[in-house]
Amino acid sequence: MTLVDQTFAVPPVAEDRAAMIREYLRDAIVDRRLAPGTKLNEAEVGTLFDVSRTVVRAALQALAFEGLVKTERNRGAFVANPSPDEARQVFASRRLIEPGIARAAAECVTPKDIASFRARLHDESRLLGERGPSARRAEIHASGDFHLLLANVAGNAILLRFMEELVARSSLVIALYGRSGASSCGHNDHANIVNALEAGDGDKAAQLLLSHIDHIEADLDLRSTTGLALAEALNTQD
Amino acid sequence: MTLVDQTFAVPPVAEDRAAMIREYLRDAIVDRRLAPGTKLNEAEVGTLFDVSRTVVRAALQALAFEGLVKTERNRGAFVANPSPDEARQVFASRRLIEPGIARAAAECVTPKDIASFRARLHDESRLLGERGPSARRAEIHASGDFHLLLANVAGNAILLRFMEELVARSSLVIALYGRSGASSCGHNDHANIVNALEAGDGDKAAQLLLSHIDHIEADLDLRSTTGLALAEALNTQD
DNA sequence: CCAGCCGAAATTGTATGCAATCCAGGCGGG
DNA sequence: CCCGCCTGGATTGCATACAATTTCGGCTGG
Repeated sequence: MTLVDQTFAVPPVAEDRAAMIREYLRDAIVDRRLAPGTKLNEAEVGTLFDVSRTVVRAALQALAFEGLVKTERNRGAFVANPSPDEARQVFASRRLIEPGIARAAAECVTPKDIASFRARLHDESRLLGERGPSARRAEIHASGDFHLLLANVAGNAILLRFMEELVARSSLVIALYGRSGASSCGHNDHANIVNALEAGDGDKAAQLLLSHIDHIEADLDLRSTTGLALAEALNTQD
Repeated sequence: MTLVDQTFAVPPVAEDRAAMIREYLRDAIVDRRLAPGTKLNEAEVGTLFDVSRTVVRAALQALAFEGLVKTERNRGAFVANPSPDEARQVFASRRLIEPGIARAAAECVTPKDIASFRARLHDESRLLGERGPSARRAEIHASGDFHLLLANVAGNAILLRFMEELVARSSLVIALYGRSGASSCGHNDHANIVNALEAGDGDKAAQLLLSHIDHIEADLDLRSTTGLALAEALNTQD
């Protein structure tokens, strides 16, 4: 498992190593470097980060709360492997929450925020042009960051945390059920949303966001597993 | 539907003691037996439940994720003491999420669900008539359970978890900023919502829920702390 | 050849020990 | 008399040791 391929030459803060490991693992999961179902051995992760299992367990527990890993008693932690039903719930939740966030963001967006959005859009464009798995990962990441930036602008820390969880889980779902290898988020959709925000049209931004989510979900292949319980059971192993 | 199990006389399962402690502490916080700001000493809690600090720490970390306790590095865990701004965010989140939940619930509510609601309403009525702090606590609890039952009926596990967090934090907020000693939730509001659900009128249920939330928040005294930073700082101590 | 059992190795769950940090109270200087 | 420093106790952060459980290999019997 190639967890540490980046350099931690200067750990930004030596404080709270558990949080650092948590974020590192989360990035790896969201970027799909760690496939759903992958076992996260406590001792192994501890060795990689040079900490004791105590710290690793704290990080894994945190990720379990976010729904990114699933822990089974006496069996350990695994990168989450959401079922089609869970996938639908993730997107249903986003459809419920994100339009409201867009309306709130439209109310309090500043020119500086708009500039941040544009910078993000620029990154997305650049990454869309590049090739290779690394660019693809960065693109997925940037795409999610757009939605997080939106929640950040809205100014509600609780909703921001909910969105962090939903965006991360969406990435897992797309990794599992994405039909096309295409971008997880249409770049044009994002640009249109920013335009609506800049115009202060919260309702339009909300509507665009809603159809954007529909667009993402439409690219998934969430066939019912009814009657396929055995196959599903086999798939959800590892 | 196992929303909250109140009897801890006989722990149903000895498995996962951390989860048991977590739920016990959460009940105590939501019922306001543990005041906001109370320090939760690891060793003390451990002695109380006859477990090691390891298990207590896991429970406290879980509660910290729910926003019910706040941990400060090298200082320990404290029952959360939400600021007026956090309080507003809690209710803003509920206003955003709960109407959608009501619509979803109206779509898939069953007669059995309605019966559960009615039973809950009956409990609330009974508790409203009783006196004493114990009845008051039970009433607060039942009031929150109504909203959780609604989320449960809606059938989205993710939103249910979000609502669990929001309802619990609402209880903290009401404990801190509630103006009247009156019921935290108007009982009639709940009854009207159930009627709308039974009629399959999701929009009406959503609208009733929205005004219900407004009603709850209107009873709070969330004066701005701008210019009162010092007093606020003093208050948020313990 | 295969199913089922059994024991060793691996892995997780929990308790405990130790170092680091924080807090309270006393003491000395101003 | 008040302010700042310092030291002792208490508490948390982390590592490690041990117990409980699972997993996986081989072995035996059919």
